[in-house]
Amino acid sequence: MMISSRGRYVLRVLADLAQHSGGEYIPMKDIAERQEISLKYIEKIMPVLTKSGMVDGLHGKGGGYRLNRPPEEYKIGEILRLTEGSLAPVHCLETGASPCGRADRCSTLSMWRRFDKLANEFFDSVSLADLLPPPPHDPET
Amino acid sequence: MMISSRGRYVLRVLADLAQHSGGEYIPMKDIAERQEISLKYIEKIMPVLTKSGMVDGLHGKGGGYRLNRPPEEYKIGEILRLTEGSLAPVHCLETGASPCGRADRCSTLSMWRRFDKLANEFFDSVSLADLLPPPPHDPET
DNA sequence: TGCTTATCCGATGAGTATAATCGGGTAAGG
DNA sequence: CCTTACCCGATTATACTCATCGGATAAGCA
Repeated sequence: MMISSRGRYVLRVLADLAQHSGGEYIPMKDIAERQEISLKYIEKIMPVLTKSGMVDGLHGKGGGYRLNRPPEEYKIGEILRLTEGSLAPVHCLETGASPCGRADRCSTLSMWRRFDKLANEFFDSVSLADLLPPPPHDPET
Repeated sequence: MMISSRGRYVLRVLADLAQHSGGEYIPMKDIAERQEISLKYIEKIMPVLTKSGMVDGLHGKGGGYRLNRPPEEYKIGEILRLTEGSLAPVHCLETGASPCGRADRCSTLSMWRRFDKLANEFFDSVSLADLLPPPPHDPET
């Protein structure tokens, strides 16, 4: 399994936020219940999202979390790179990784590079909006 | 990092086998030295490859390992699915995984399915032969 | 029959990361 | 000042990866 629970949970939380938010703040308690995720666990992960500016968190009564962009502008790749650290298939392709001394004679490196590009492009082509259920059909038809 | 050392090592070992073998058996000691991989560690992984019929192992003097197909017929996807167990991005897409009770209302499942397909198709489109260095150029030109 | 080579097998251990819990601290509203 | 809800740190259980060690087994060769 390539993607950790942290990354999977965050995607579902953000999708839930996108779906149920009309600008107001949504408490994590509600989302944790809907998504059947441990409140304490997800509470611990949320600060990563606020610090990166993806969501706003508000304390106290009437508080909770809120997206601060329209769902179309959240690329899944951006979210996963943040929570997973990297989407690279191998260590030597992670950003800031110590360069491998065998890179010049590694038989597999160029394949990993191509896959890395493919994976990043795929996840950057999907947005939060794409994860939402289709809007109810126009009753006219 | 998505791919474990086990998978990465096996690919390099098989590529080395493909490159240096002309039908005879190659001892792991040679390959471990060339690839700078711990002999003891790779020794432990090789039985997976013999049991699956990918390579032949022969004991004793003059022994070692040998591919039993031409390199073109080894798809990287086949090798990685064997050593990694699965290429699935999430647990619920692994073969034989216990079905997730939330599948019908999971907002991310269809995206994971599409990525799973993409990754498997990519690695099935690359063969061991593609990892070998280009053959020496025809001296005529 | 032994000697050498090389695959094979099991037990073990160090190290790391994930997933999760607990208890409390801090900000905001009514 | 009470409730709500985000925030923070410490701790733990678990699992897996990577690797080492010692030896068993098989095969060729003198």
